[in-house]
Amino acid sequence: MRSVANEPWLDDDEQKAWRSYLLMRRTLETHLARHLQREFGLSESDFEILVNLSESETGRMRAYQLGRATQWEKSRMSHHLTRMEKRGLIRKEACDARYPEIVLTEQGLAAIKACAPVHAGRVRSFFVDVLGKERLLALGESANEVIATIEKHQRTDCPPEISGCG
Amino acid sequence: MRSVANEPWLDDDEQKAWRSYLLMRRTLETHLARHLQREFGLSESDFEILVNLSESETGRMRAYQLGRATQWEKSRMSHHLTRMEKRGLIRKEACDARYPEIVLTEQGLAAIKACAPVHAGRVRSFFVDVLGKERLLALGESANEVIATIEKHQRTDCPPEISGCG
DNA sequence: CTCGCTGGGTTGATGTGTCAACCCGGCAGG
DNA sequence: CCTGCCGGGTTGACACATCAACCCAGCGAG
Repeated sequence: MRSVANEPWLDDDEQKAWRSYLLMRRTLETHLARHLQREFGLSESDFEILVNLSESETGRMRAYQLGRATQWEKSRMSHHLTRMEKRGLIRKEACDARYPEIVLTEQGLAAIKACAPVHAGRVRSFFVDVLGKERLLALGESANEVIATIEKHQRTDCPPEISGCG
Repeated sequence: MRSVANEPWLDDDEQKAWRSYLLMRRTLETHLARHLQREFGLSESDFEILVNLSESETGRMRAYQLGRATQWEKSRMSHHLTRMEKRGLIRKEACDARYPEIVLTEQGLAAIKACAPVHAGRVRSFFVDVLGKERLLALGESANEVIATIEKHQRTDCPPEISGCG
């Protein structure tokens, strides 16, 4: 298999750093997700929805607002809200005739209140405090640059249904 | 919902940096995964297996070696290898009586050869080059610390099947 | 008015990840 | 010998994400 492995598409340092990043990504995510699931029966997706709802003044939002906040695809949102409603974490209320509002239930509120501090504590112990303020802020800045680069690319290279690009 | 939102479990800077990280994570992953899928019909999981196999001298490994390399759960590995075999990317060969070896097929080799440079190029454009060498290496170092912290915690706090901890 | 488009939202098929349970060969203790 | 455990691997049920197709209200062009 040397024919493949002999052509390093990233140099050694870069490769190592990239793989460290990937491993951290997975390790951290798995760790956080598992605890959230085990202790509170919530997935990270549940958590994200609940956080957004609980941060709104009224505890109720339209699905597309949640979509903008979370950057999820609309079908993912729809499926997930359906599942969350089945579990009693949220409710869909038909107010505006056609577009239902997503409402945080008592149970959903209780869930987020219970798990949020614990979750944030873990984020702190395993990420924020490990990096320290300086490196954390630098990483946040790097992250914004990466996001901006990708978004710019998507806009210039492949404007989503305007003209040919593949 | 102020009762929840008024208790910032991370301070503003930390919160912002953490959310930037999360967004980068999702944006980058989605971007890379989508292109890999669209252009080569491969998922990131496929890619990871193929890379590992192609980096071995012989193009064949036992499943648990792949498991150690990728850190996947064994059931995930089993399911995924089954699916990859169905698509002709790998083959399971029963050599050691009981434990089958995973073999890279011609088709799997062709796939990884075709997509790896393109994928690496994207990693470079959207991540490596955006950060630059210095910040990249620093991030790699940070990542290793985070990983080490989580692993240490798992060992001390919850030694996987030794004694009670829930 | 009607046609067709747009955009929020739903649905179903499919591929994927996780958990828990299981299969089975090897091996240590009785 | 049997019994029970260990560990690599499989399986089935379920939760989840993505894609493509669809539904339907509003709206602008004809």
